[in-house]
Amino acid sequence: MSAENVSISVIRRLPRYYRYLSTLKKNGVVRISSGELAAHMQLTASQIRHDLNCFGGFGQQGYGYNVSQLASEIEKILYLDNHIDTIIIGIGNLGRALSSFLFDSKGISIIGLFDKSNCEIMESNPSLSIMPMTELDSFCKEKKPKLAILCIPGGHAQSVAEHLSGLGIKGFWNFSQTELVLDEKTATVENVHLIDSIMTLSYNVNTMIGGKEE
Amino acid sequence: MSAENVSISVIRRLPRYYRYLSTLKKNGVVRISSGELAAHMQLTASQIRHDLNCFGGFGQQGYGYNVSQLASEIEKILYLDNHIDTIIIGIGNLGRALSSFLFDSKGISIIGLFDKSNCEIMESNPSLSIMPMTELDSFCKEKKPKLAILCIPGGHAQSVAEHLSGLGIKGFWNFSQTELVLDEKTATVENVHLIDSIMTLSYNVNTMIGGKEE
DNA sequence: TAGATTGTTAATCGATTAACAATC
DNA sequence: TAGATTGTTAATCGATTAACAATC
Repeated sequence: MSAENVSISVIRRLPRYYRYLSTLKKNGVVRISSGELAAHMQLTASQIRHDLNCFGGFGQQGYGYNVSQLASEIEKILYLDNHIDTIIIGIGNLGRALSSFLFDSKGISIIGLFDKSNCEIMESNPSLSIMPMTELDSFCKEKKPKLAILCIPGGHAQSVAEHLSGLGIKGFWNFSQTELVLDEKTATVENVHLIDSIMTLSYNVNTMIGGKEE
Repeated sequence: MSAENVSISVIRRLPRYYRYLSTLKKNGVVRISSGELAAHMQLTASQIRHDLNCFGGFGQQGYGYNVSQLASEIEKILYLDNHIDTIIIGIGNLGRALSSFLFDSKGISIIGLFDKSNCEIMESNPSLSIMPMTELDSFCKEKKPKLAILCIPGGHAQSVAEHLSGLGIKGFWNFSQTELVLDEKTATVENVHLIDSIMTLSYNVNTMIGGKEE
């Protein structure tokens, strides 16, 4: 089912297809052609067909795609029917935000929250208390989480990540302001460098305002 | 100074160069060659030289680049010496996190926080109170912010963005879970689709764990 | 001067788009 | 059957990398 050698560019578009198909499904749309999808999503029909055909022929000539069938195929490709046990390290505002954001998210189960400072109860998710970092090792050995969300300052991130990697964590969602260097055979890193993102936006806006518009 | 027609791929790498150069500067490194930079940043020397030469020849043959000079050139390119007045719409955990994250950030000045619910004082940034959405229009007319950070649910985002665009906002940092459709001649959108990001990571980890590793 | 390293052009690689035969 | 639309290959486009002459 999950084809080898599919390029990361294609994978990154799948969640967006999934999001849009979910909306269509909610609105009662039963079938859609690649052309219609493309128009709505501001892509080309060609790209959509090409992307989907990396995983299989989900459409039907002359008809198009069945919305809910296609959605569920993408769900399977992205393993959204699985639950990947996940911990969050660093429970400041951002950690809290991500915790509630992911609370009922498909494919992800938050099973532990860790922070340097004392334990408190999360209001948004009262079933999870915040544990001190000293409990990290025993927790990981018992519960074997596979994914860690790093919401800690850049200075600590590398050493924490290496330590977690040793405890069996296979994927890092990295919000710390540093580049993690880990052996890519044992761990995958997805960086969310917010500062890079807003700097890019700021560049575009400044260029637009100050720049020589046509 | 800011060259036309520089591809977005190049622009997106500039903040990363800037981050890394800032670290070098802090560590007292005076000069660096494209080769050394490449090794540290896991890029090719060729790409770094190619990227930088979109904006000018900042290096010197036989020597390399002066770290602090190069940093300040990139600072100028990214307009980090400007301040772009910015408001945040939606002050939940995420809005709070971004507010404190950007508090002393170069190039961005947070000048207003807005939320549907009653006003409170931000602990992390006591000089800014949270204003109700009803004050949005008069605030924008008076202060003319140019950038808005959207931390509101997907359902409202499109209409809020259109409204803000009418009030003179030129750039949107979009954390709402929807695709904003705006006239690209009047506004730039930078999406941070967290759900897409974690789904991509989850795909990679699941493939790694369950998949046929070599 | 000799050595190092840039700036820049040309070659390669990969991703997107176009085209169209297959087929529902 | 005729019309529509996919699946898939080939063409194009853009981004990355390699190569090397220029030059500090």
